Amino acid sequence: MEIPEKTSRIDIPKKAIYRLSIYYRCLQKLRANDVDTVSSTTLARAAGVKPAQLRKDLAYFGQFGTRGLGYPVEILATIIRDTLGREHLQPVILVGAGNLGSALLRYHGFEKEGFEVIAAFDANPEATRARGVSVPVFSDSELESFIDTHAVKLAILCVPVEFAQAVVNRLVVAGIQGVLNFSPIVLEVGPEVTVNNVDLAMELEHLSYFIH
Amino acid sequence: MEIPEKTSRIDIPKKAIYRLSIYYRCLQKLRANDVDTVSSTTLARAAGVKPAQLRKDLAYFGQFGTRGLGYPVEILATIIRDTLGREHLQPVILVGAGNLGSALLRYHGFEKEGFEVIAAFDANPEATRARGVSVPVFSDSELESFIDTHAVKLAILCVPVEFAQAVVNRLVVAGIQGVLNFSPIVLEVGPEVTVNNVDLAMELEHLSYFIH
DNA sequence: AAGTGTGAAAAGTTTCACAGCG
DNA sequence: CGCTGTGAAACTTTTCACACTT
Repeated sequence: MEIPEKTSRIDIPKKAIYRLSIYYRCLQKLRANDVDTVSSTTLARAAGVKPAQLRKDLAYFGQFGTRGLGYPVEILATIIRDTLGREHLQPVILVGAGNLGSALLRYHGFEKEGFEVIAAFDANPEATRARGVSVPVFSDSELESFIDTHAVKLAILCVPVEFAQAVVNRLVVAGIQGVLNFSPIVLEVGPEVTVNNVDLAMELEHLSYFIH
Repeated sequence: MEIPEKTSRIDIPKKAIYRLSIYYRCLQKLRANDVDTVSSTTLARAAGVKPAQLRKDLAYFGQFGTRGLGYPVEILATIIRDTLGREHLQPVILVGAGNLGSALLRYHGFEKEGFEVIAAFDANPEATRARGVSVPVFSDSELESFIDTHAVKLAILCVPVEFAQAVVNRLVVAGIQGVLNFSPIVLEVGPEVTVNNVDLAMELEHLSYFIH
């Protein structure tokens, strides 16, 4: 028996979603230069993909190009933003403010791109506050109540690897739906939660393979 | 005209190479627990993949499992390490020691995994040294001579986005073959250079799409 | 003429299922 | 018997090529 699928957007390839972010960046740049129409060839070159791929990606959620002309920069940017769920500022918490965690807190690159890290949590909040971090740092015991009160859905996880699974379990129960995980471990979560792994050592390892 | 290709390993799927790093991590853990044989089912579960996939990945570079028994942990770990080019400690430089760059320098997660950040470069080295960084920081004018003298092949790039392409051009000419790029830009490099992008805002954006 | 939208082919990857070995 | 190694099937993603619109 086939499930009918009320599939609003299920069949957009995962990789295409990553590319949407890239397109969005490129469109911002065009917008800043007051360009108001762009062809698939031009935008594709800026994004580092093939024109056909770009057209196919955009076609997944409608058709708003003009044949013979191209895509309207402003409208396309808005559509991508909405598709990515970026209409509103997303609050984010950071859990585990050790070496990497506090480094990320001092780096304000998230804010610039529209995400606000509204709080950090650590087993030892005092030590972190002392490190010159401006975001409020709470004890990890306050995690659940904070997530609930502020309706936070996204978390950046930087706890030591041996605690990562236990902490993510707590986050999920508390209502977190997306986790950016910096621990070198494969986290087990239910299908309602999305985990993205960023493993810096692994990225270097990967490069290592390709340099002869 | 086709290039004949002395293809020693060309046909290993790119994704499989990422997984190799994961397997390697899992094997380290097993080794620490004095396990000396592991089945594809067990290792696959730890790595978060299907057993068949693991077997296929390993088969890409030889056959060293014992039927009815499994894989020898020690030997497998060594083979993966060598395949990834990790036999020797890889020196790495970091270019652009601003917010994120100096945060990464203070975070010593690379060293732990066998990569040594031997130097950093910045347009304003004094400012960086003042930030409590222990790695030597040089002026970016010394980039080329340093890369040459120390035969560095890997670079971590954290310069502001508007300088990223110009700096990577210099790196490539100087002999860098692998770049871990933190700038939100698609870098143009020749086929002899591998670029890995880490874009934290993009990762959050991606999560954003999946949370409802 | 220029450039989109898209079926269909090609390429790449994962999963299955089972023969074969220790 | 248990578990690897692997060809073939299934699935996913990319690329091509061209009809069609402005």
